[in-house]
Amino acid sequence: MIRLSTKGRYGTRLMLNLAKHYRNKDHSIVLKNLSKEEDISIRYLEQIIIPLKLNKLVKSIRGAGGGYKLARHPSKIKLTDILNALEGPCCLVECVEDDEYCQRIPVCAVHDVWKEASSMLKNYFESITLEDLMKRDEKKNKKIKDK
Amino acid sequence: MIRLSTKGRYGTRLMLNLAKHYRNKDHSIVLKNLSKEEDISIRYLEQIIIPLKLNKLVKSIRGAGGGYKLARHPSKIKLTDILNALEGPCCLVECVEDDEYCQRIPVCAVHDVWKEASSMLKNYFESITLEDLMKRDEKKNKKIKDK
DNA sequence: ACAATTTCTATATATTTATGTTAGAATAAT
DNA sequence: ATTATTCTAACATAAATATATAGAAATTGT
Repeated sequence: MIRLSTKGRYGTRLMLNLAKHYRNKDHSIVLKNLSKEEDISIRYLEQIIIPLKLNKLVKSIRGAGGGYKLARHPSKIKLTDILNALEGPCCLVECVEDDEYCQRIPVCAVHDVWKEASSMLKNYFESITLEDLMKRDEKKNKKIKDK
Repeated sequence: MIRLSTKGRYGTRLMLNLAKHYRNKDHSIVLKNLSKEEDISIRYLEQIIIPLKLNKLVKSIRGAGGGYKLARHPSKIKLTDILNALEGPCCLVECVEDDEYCQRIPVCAVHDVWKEASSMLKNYFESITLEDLMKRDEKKNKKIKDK
């Protein structure tokens, strides 16, 4: 199975949640609450948020009254930014990003196919921002309410 | 990292190799030789070829002078067939194929994005046959020889 | 009939990666 | 000082990856 690890999945939900709280007074939310809202273990979220911070997608405020918030406006954060921070470069196979990974690359036609597929994915994730995700989210949940 | 497992990668190379030998008198090749050609452990290949056989992509001939061969012409085998046999349905996340997997699907905008991305990949792999791979292979290796 | 070759089956094992938990230190607000 | 919160490191478990072992079953050629 071609798989996106839970880091990428949970991390994206985490970021979307931060984006939704971006209108709060100081834009921030406490991880404990985010954990409840998204139903993801707070201990795991703590691990996931580290690379997001290192990649300057998220800012943290320590101590009582602290929390996390997006480092910039949701329209300025792309899905690739998030996935890159959490899972490394978007590639289906190591050999796509690392020319040294496999000696067969120069003769391997299959490699080229993985590369094209990876590139397609990359472009797609590049085209989606957190703002887009928020709009999708609003639309989807409005429909539910209307019923 | 979004990753295709080694089963899918090695399995695809295995199938391309079988395709290349499809012109042999009886279309077949012994796994031991395939293992040498592709530089993949024969023990691992034995494991990988089982699902390919179960999915009727490959035929086996037992005993001395036996071996493996494609079950049908390379133009009739698509990359999705191979990946499906080895990795299950092509989806980036479980929730794309299994509606029961996560309760949040009806409210989760992120799910929709994974679904679209998975669909893109699926269509791409659907469009490529073993015959296409062979052509790519010939082209790529001809270029090398010319140099 | 026998030996050689090869697939088939099942199990074991080592390594790595992914997933998740536990415990507590460090920081800041009240 | 107390409380809330982020931060850090270590640990635990499960799954994926890769290889190895042992032998049974089938087929071919002599």
